[in-house]
Amino acid sequence: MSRKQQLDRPGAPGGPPADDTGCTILHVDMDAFYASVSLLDHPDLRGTPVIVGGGGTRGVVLSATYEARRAGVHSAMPMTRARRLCPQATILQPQPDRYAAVSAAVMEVFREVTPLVEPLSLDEAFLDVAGALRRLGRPSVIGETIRARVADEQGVTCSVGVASTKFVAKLATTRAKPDGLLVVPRDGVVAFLHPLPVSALWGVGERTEEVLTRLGLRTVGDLARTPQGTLERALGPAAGAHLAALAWGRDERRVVSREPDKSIGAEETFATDVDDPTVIQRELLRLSEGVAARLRAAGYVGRTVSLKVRFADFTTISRSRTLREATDVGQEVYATARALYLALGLQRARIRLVGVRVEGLADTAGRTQQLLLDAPERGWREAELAIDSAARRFGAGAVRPGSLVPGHHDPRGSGDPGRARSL
DNA sequence: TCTGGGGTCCTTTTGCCC
DNA sequence: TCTGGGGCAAAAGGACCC
Repeated sequence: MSRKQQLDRPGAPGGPPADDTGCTILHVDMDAFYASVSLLDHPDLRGTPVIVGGGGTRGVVLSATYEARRAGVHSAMPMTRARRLCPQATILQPQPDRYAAVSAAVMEVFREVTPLVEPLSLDEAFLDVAGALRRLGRPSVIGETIRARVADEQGVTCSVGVASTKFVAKLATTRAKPDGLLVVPRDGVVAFLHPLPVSALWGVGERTEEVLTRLGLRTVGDLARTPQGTLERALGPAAGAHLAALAWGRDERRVVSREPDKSIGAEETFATDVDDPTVIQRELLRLSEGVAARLRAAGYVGRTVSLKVRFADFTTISRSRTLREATDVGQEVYATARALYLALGLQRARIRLVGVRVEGLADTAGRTQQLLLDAPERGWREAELAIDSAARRFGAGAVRPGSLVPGHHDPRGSGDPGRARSL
């Protein structure tokens, strides 16, 4: 984008200088990240509509170039609809490893600016640059330096919001996109916020917007003039108080460089709905093994296993069980998930998705030693650690439970794929 | 139009203990 | 012994974000 649009923005190069004093929070967000990274390998597609999205009939749009967005395509939209809206678009399959690599390189650029980097996802992060001003210049200068370096070194563009609080910086980024930078001066926060629609606020999605609309509240300014008690009654105490604060630009949250994970999970939507319990359990086993491997790789154990089931009509239920001892063993995760599934007593209900998640995480180092004395579990854990190292040497999938090997037939017909291993 | 997969957080319900 | 209720943790569901 263009200079033209940037000229309208206070603080943009060529425009009236905005006062960025005290605006030490930067929010950096990559522009159409997945699509932009995919274009690095397809330079011929630059300037054309491109959609990155899941392959099957049930995929959604992960990311789309601005050319495709002009046709109304946006992320999270079902692929079938996106294709109809923009039939001339090129469809690319996601390349998760590529995105992770570019993301890591970009985060490294951020960390050279300040150690106070808080990634929100692969493609965005908060930076607190208060400690870097002397070395690198004013916040807006640091923002432009980052934008230039990311573009030079990674070949993708990003946008930067500069403000005195996290959420105003994040909103500023939205207004700066694509390929821009916007400063919201400290004394301009309320004027910036109040004309915005309530849906611009972090935490206001479709449902909350509906509730607010019923109260006649359209803009952030409307929200700001509403008694906090009213908001709390309509939305609950936490959300009500939160929005009342945000509407006046109050946001005390600091930039924190690394929060420990709270949960690790995996889920899978079947290409077509499944009613065969054997297929469901095989999938639960596959998901459980994957989740446990990720727990071990990250050095976590978790105490609560939760199962998620989404039926053909999209209604979704979850069931969870807390174990006596935290685990990172796939067989234990699977046994729990399977028990939760069987306890549902489903009579061949048509199932669209199943998921397994482990919550209540703690560092492996601090886990109770009792597990180590428990002979059978110890056996599984050691087997799985051996699988981990085989996977590192020979590639993921080198060693798998027997029932996950294509063409395998369960010799005992127990319907439980878990205990037959092709070790 | 027909809805992914990775998460976090909040609210309500439930069961247990005192 | 019966009942009520406070306090708590776990379970379940749902909204939201990227």
